[in-house]
Amino acid sequence: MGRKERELQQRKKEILDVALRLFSQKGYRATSMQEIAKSSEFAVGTIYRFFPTKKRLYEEIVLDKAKEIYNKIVPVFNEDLDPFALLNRLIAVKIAVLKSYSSFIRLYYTVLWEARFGVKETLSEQVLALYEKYLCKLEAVFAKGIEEGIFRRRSSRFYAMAFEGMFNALIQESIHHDLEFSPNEVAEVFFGGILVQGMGR
Amino acid sequence: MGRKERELQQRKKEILDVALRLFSQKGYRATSMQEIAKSSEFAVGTIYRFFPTKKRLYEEIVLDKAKEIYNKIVPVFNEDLDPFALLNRLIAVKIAVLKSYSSFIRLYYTVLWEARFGVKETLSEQVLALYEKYLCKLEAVFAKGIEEGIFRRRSSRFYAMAFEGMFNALIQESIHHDLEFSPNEVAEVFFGGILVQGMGR
DNA sequence: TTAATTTTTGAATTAAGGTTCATATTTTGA
DNA sequence: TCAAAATATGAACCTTAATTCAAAAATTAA
Repeated sequence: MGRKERELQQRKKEILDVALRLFSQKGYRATSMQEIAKSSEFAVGTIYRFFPTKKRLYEEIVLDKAKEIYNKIVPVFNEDLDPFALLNRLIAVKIAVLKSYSSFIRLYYTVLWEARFGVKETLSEQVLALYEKYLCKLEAVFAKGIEEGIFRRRSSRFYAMAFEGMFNALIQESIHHDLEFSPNEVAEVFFGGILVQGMGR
Repeated sequence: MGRKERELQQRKKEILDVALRLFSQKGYRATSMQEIAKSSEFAVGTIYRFFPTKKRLYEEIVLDKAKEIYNKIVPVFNEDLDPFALLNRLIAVKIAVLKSYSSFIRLYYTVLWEARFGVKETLSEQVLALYEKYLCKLEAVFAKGIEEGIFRRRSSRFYAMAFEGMFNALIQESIHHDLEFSPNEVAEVFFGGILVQGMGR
């Protein structure tokens, strides 16, 4: 890859960086191509040399970052741990990783939300595909835990969704509304529930 | 309220019904005023006699329904039950109510999501206000439970968000992807965790 | 009945912003 | 040095859809 090519990639990266910042701050629709052009100090036409449409630019950004996040999280599934320890580790890693991407989180969850529950015309098939793969692995962990008699027998899908729902709500609250909590707290509540032993029921 | 007034209200209601259906099916942006006009068999101009802008029409729809939902759920907080029983009841009522609004759910959660985590330019302050009021009551229940020694001592806000996150993820999954579960399952997992007694830790 | 008033209509206006492309600038290679 | 070739520019174009408003239709009331 010669200097020419490197310079091209550098330019592309500059555009991606600026666009990521703007999309994160104001969302997809509220960010115009002219704005991205102005902020990145290129002309609109130049941006269109790198990305055929605004939608593609957005998808490339989101997919890039989503892959980064995915690649930092999924290795946990390959660690040689029993389901209980593995989930503990997953919680810790997810918190660390997602907090390090805090400015991108809003965008990320928006895309996932839209893809999973929103309109058909989804903005990123591929991000969804990545997430579904993650969900699948997560489900498998629960299934294994149930098989091994560690977790109560119940639909592993149910567990996976409950886990994700709880975790994501907490992470978002921590990023956007300064809720403080430790990985341990999430694990304790999810594994052991909220009841003091012997109460309730 | 004379016949005239009644007819006017009837017309307004017809527009609201059609718009709700379209917004629910396709989302806010993908639904055009001309489409609402056509489906409701009025002219665009007529719709503008009742609603000053598209945004207001949307807000009125969402707020109306959100109030309906809120009014069916919050009475649970006034029932004379201990925190544990009250949350059990809340789960059952929420499932029943939200399932009965299933076609509106996507819209509802989208608005809540956007209001709580999305861009500043929120589509409905008032829906958010309603939800914050609900959250506040929910937090109070957890606080009481902690005080009474039923729930483990921990931030009641943390519990409230964990509860909402888990519950909402499950409800949405059940509506959009046919996950089956009973109120009991939600309660058991949230109260007692997922571990078989004596395992893990 | 009929003129004034109210209401409805939908084609035209307007606004926003994504995309294009003729022109200007820069780079390349002889 | 200079003329192709490649690249960058941004004003103009185009599409989409919200909003307006002059004309038509319906209603009211004298």
